[in-house]
Amino acid sequence: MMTPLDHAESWLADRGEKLTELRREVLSHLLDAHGPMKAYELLTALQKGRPGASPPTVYRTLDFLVGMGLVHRIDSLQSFVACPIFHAPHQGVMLVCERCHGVEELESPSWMETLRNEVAATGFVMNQHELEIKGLCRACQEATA
Amino acid sequence: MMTPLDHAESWLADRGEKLTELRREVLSHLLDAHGPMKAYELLTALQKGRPGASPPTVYRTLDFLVGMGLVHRIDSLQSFVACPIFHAPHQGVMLVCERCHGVEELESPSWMETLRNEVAATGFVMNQHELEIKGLCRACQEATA
DNA sequence: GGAAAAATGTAATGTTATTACATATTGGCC
DNA sequence: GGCCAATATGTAATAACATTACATTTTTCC
Ligand SMILES: [Zn+2]
Ligand SMILES: [Zn+2]
Ligand SMILES: [Zn+2]
Ligand SMILES: [Zn+2]
Repeated sequence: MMTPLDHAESWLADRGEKLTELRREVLSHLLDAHGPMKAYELLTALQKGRPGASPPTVYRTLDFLVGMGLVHRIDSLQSFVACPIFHAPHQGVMLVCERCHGVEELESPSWMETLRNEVAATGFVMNQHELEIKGLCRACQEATA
Repeated sequence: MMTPLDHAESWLADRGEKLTELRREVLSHLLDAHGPMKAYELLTALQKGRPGASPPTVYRTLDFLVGMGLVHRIDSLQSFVACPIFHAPHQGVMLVCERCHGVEELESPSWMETLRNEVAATGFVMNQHELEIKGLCRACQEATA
């Protein structure tokens, strides 16, 4: 049975990188959260079993995981979320709920290419990744209605 | 001759609000900047003529101006930018250059409604405002090429 | 086993933002 | 004008988010 951590490990191995114990712990916390976590929440969690953990511990590890595509940073929440589809090439379109702060990631939406072209018509070249769309998730619409 | 500040004043008057001296100063700095400014840059600027200015001074004023639609917050830059088209109803689509940190605001792009519908198909309701698209502005493409 | 590179530990500091409460200013009412 | 209530601003402290610089440990490779 391949767990998400196993997948991450082989994904990194393919790229000549290692899933060290520290990285495994951070990624594991993010996967367990099923949603975005703040850097200092992760720090607190790490400190349970690793007394010396400090801000650089967590930020360095997050930088690595983000760089490898295993984690995304959500600017509008100043938070980090495990990528559920890191193995597939994708665009990183994040639907960020303004009420519950949940994040849903869309794989490669068909409209993405159109959007890129429309924006390109203004002379601006979109980054491949990291489009955040704010709004209300389905659950929160019902709760609000 | 109606300056942008005059327009802002009457825009606020229409809504029963006032452009106080403090608000005028903050908005004026943002307009002069022709681009995003950090809260603490604004604070430093304010302190030139207002020795007691402190973080709440600037954050409160920014909250007000953002709430009135005269200023937008750019999450990805942790910065604030004067809205060049506040008088018109618009969608607040921001093209944020990752190299020079310039921001260009698109009025109401024709593709916005399509995007909203496509996203709605997933069950998510987009906010009317505040879509940030990261990439490279035209000038920076040429500089990079 | 020893040198170089990668990863982590540690201390200090920088940057962004909020809370809580005090004071001042404005506008309506008598 | 005098008073009250509401709005706006001042002030002090602190919280929350993130980076720099350097030391130490661990891994890799010869
Ligand atoms: Zn992803
Ligand atoms: Zn929600
Ligand atoms: Zn605008
Ligand atoms: Zn640029």
